[in-house]
Amino acid sequence: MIRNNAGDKLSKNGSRSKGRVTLSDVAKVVGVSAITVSRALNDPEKVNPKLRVRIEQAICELNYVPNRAARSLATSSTQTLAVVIPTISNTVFSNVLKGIYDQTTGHNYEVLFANTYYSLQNEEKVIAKLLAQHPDGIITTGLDITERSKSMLLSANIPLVQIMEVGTGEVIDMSVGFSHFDAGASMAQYLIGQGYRNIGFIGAQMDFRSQRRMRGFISKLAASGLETDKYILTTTTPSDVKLGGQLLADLLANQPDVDAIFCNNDDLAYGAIFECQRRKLRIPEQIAIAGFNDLDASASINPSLTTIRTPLYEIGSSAAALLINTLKGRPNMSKTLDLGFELITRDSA
Amino acid sequence: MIRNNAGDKLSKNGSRSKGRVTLSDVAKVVGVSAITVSRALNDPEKVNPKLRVRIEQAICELNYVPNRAARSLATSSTQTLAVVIPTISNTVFSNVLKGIYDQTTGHNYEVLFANTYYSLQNEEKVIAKLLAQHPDGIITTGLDITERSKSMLLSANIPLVQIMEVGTGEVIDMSVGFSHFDAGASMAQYLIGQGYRNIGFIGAQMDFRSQRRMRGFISKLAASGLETDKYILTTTTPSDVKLGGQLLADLLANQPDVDAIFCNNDDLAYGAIFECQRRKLRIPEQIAIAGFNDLDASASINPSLTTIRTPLYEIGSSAAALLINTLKGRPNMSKTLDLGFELITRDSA
DNA sequence: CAGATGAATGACAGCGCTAACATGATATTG
DNA sequence: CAATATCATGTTAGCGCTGTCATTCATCTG
Repeated sequence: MIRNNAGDKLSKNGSRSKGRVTLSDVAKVVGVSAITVSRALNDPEKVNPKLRVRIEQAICELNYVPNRAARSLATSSTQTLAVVIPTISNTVFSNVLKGIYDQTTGHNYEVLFANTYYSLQNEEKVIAKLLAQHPDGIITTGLDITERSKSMLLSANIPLVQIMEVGTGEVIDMSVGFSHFDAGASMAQYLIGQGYRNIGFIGAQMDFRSQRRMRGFISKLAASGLETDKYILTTTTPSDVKLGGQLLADLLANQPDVDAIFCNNDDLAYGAIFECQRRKLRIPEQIAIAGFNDLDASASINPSLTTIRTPLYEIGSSAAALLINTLKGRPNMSKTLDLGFELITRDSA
Repeated sequence: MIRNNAGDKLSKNGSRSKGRVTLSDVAKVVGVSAITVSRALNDPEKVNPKLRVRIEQAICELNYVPNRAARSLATSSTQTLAVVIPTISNTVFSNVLKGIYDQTTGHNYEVLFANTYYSLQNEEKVIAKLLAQHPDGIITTGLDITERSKSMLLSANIPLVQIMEVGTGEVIDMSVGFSHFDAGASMAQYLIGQGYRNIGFIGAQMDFRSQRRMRGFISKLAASGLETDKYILTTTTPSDVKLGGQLLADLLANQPDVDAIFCNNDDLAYGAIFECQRRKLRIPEQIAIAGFNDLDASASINPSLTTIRTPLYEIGSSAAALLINTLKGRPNMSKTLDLGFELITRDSA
């Protein structure tokens, strides 16, 4: 049994202790005061190099692990960032989370995350739950938020970054993202420019950002005098590949003359492409398919997918960087960061 | 400004306070002692219902958020579980993480995660980092672990679940997963049974579990007297769809007579299928393709993918359940849970 | 060499909460 | 009705760490 391998040297802790090695256990072994060990850990240059070495040895021998709860209490800083996203099982958000994670690692911050599953009610709950950890900063998804959530975030009095979108709604503190409306419009523009006229849209989940993409898309169709209703098919069911095929099938059943389809996201687009393959519909000759996000497989699928690349990882890392800068007292260039998007034209449209 | 909307009633905190509302602020407003407010929160049935209502009102008015660091220090329980996975950006692990998350939510545990990026060195670092948060329990990936990591985990003296695999190596405390060796063997068995004879394997990343899948696969090939070397192509590059196409192309360049390929995971299999489509190779007539994990798109792709379904979500939720049970003092049936796998035969092989 | 300076270490209190025990009020019992 | 049990609330101390100020001792300066 490795635990407490120096147990005989340890202080007799009160009954409430779990018997873990503490700072003063280390101090006792070395023969210095606790504060000196604390300094050796947090401000190494403030303690004599030789002493420091002895302290480090003792820490290693005793397998001492600092107690962050105690440290947090003493410093009123938890060194954690809270992240509120719709769901971790959507590649979009796991990419964002990776950006956040990579940025915080190396800055000695921990990441606490929670899923809202696209519900503003859940969001209130998880915000309350996360704030109870007193994170030093918080990242939430989207600009649509309940008054209660907003009030909680404000009274937490910590820096906040709302991610994924800019240019719509009120920003509480800071924000990083891009314009979903413009992205949708930009895809419509492209498809129109390619000569398509019976242009459709299929969407699942239809959260606020999907809706804005759709509105941007439709606005351009309208501006060109194209049909803005009959080629649109959406559902609030969560998005997946299979659903893309089903939506395409449903749309074709009612509107067989549709000649181009913008899919809410790449997953749906994959499903749509697979369905076209089964129906021996030639893409893009008979029907064009476009997606959104430029996921991993989009460049490899046949035909390769025309889509919009969104800076998911960068949104995460920038949001975390904004928080960390703010927490370190460094001023940020701007409170709102528009990272844009990029139309990637490939073979499918 | 919403913060401290009842600031005038608040105690004059010492200079070290951040001016947040505390338990005793609430107590003062209600006119009771701090411990009573604490009980109202943690043991509501122990305080008079009328008083409880007044306390709850005060909490709401003051926007009081409990300080978990202080609570942790007092109770030596953090109500957090730590999770060590290779990378969040692999769908496999985001599914696992979702299972963990869903299980912990509702049991009032927070989840802290860290990525090792498939490096045992990194793993040591992140384990140390996570243990500094004194989680109540910890989940790590795989049974291959350094002595130092093991020693840290042991001296933390908290329940541990090693996930993803069983039946190989030493389990430190508990484990949940399935046998990768058997899964690989099972796929070989199936392909042999289907009449394929020049059976290959392509793999990326080639972490310990991938290696065991490959060894299980090869062992069956050997048992049937089939070639176990020339149709094998692996790389340690991280896996993605595009790479699947490249590996297939490389393998075909050297061994054009390969008639079936087991891909390390579904991503590679997608890439391989796409490459076959571009080469107009008919699947499964000219070449059979099989995958691993049964991701979302596998049922929809053309041809639909024969693969092995792995209980990713269940591994996560079971691991979290094991920890929570242990922490609540409830005995677990078994320290090791083999959740098995399922061969899903579809059109590609 | 008195006085000033700086480097290294220590003493003490307090961060916000809760475990453990103490107290007082009310209900219950033979 | 005294003895006892029960319920509701309070007092005290301490969880492990660090901010702040104090102390010690070596070094430097004119």
